[in-house]
Amino acid sequence: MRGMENDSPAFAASQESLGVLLGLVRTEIVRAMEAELAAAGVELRFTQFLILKRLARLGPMSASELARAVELDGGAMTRQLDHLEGRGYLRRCPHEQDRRALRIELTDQGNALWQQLTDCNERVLGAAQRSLGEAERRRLHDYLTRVLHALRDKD
Amino acid sequence: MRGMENDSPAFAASQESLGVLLGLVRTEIVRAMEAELAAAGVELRFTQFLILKRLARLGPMSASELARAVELDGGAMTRQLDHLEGRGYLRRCPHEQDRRALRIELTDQGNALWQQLTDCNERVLGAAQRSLGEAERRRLHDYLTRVLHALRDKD
DNA sequence: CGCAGATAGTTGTCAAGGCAACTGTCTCGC
DNA sequence: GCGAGACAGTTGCCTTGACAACTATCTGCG
Repeated sequence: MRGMENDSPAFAASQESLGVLLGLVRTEIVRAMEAELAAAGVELRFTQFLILKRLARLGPMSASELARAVELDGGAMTRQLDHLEGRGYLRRCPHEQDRRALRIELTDQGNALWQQLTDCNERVLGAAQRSLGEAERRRLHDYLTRVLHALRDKD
Repeated sequence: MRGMENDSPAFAASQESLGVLLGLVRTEIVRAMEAELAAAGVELRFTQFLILKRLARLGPMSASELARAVELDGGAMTRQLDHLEGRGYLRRCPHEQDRRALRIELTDQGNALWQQLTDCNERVLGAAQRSLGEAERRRLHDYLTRVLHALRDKD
């Protein structure tokens, strides 16, 4: 049942799409997640959601660690932190060992928010992967990881 | 050192990354492709590359068909067309049946450019998937397609 | 016919993120 | 100790793409 949609470029179709396909899937996940957040009455962009998630899961860290964790530019991170701090979800504390750095930590409000959000997260990812079995999910993750490494360690 | 939050080991790990992972892989592909283009002396963004590709592969079509094909907003498409037309790669012709619409077609220069680009395309996609076997590539594509459908037809 | 609604393309506005410049701090080699 | 270079965070500038408003055209229904 695999050879669907082949006018002529059955081979081209698989090659051609990868970059595009990834974009489509990601866009759709982002959209779904933001819809889910909005439905829960939370006004958050996907990126902001990711930042909170990282903080909630890994605990306080510096802004640049956080930026690397979500693959965001340093400048962009500063602005997101402004925004999230302004809304009371996190705070910038001085780093103990390094006076250049910050220690970003969730406030109580931020932690409370994350309690709500954790469901959204699972619902969306569950919905996205609902047509994949457990083994397939693992394979998908594995393939993507390998592609990523292939692109990064370009020997 | 805290215990790496394995609430549900493999489960959480694979769940958590999907959205992010897709973004990472896509970003890397885009970066690689633009680097490849630049190395070939062609000053093109990924999106512009996609537009030319679609036109080269599928022939002339209207601007909105093109926009749908690359999943781009109509407004953004207008500006990309401005840019590509200004550089002589394509032209806007009046549509024969529909006076609202345009018929976007590659110029000779645009076609010539695509000849160069087709290699870049294959090189990058080949590099990205170099660690995947043929069957795995098909599966990856299949999984992504299924995830996409699961997200779109959310019954 | 004539009007309502959909669609094609354009334009203005906005938010997000990348990049570069800059300051302040750290680190390492001398 | 000190100077060079690396790194943290901030800010300004720019590009991109989404969204909304607008005009022009098409389609379908009475």
